[in-house]
Amino acid sequence: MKIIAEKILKEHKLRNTPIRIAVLSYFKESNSALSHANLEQYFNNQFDRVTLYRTINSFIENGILHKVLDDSGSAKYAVCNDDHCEVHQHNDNHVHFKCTICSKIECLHHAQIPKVKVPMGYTINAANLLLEGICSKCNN
Amino acid sequence: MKIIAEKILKEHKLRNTPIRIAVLSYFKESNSALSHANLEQYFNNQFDRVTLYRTINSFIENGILHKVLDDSGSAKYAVCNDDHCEVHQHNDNHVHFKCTICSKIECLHHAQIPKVKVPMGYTINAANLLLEGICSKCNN
DNA sequence: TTTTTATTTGCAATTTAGTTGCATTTAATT
DNA sequence: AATTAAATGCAACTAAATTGCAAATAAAAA
Repeated sequence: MKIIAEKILKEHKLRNTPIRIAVLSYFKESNSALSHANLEQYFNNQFDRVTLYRTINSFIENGILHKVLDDSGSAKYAVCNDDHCEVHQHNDNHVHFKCTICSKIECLHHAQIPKVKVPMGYTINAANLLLEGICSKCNN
Repeated sequence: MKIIAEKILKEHKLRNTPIRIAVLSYFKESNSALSHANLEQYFNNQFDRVTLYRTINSFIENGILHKVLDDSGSAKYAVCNDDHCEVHQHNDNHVHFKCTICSKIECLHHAQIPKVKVPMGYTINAANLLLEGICSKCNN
């Protein structure tokens, strides 16, 4: 994971710093959307709050992470680690699944958002679908 | 509008207070998603901040308002004033359109979210689609 | 109409989320 | 090894949202 993270950073011309490698690796491992608070907790305050915010923001600006729509009050982010979201062509169509029991949010790769009709004169540039329900783990 | 608001409150067994009537009327008039800050501004501090929060929350708990997914940092809410979201059968499938120029969020009534395939073992209870693009006003 | 009572409101204080400025440190280049 | 632009850590700050409690009030009962 570490090596993959370093490669991704290099591809995006971002400096390979310990924080960035750690954060990106964690996003890659964890297959779910994470908040700033999640990172702080996971890294047990070994990194500065503000630096974590800045790390997240630089990842977003560089198309490594994207915001995940959620109504929980704090922003959540995810890497989409499939073909559709590769380095040079970040895809702004995402389907996320939020489990209402464990409250994890996963990025559903392979699920495509169907076209939706919009009123005359409207143009669409991005689409985000959030599905809520119960994941397979919690359904047992 | 006021009379409609009073009727809705009564139907939900919520007390008819001036704030509630004013807030609900404003949501009904304004055809877009509103944040707490929008309300404060519109009512020009004639109501208490905290009371506005509590008003919003009680409306959500009673199915009068729903949260609108957004990544702007502050929560937004909307009433869906069409047939699909009537009093006794609140519909949790919403399509919202956010204009990236004027940043208004509208609830697209009549647009239905098509079924999306999810992995085995997953069940879906709600779906929210946020479309981003340019609205007809800003497209001129 | 007045009394009662549970709900709602307003205020102060607090918590949580996110940002800004600046001095220090460090990754990558020369 | 020296240079330099970018990244980090700290302190302070702004913004968003919540909690507790006393005072006010809507709706029901007398």
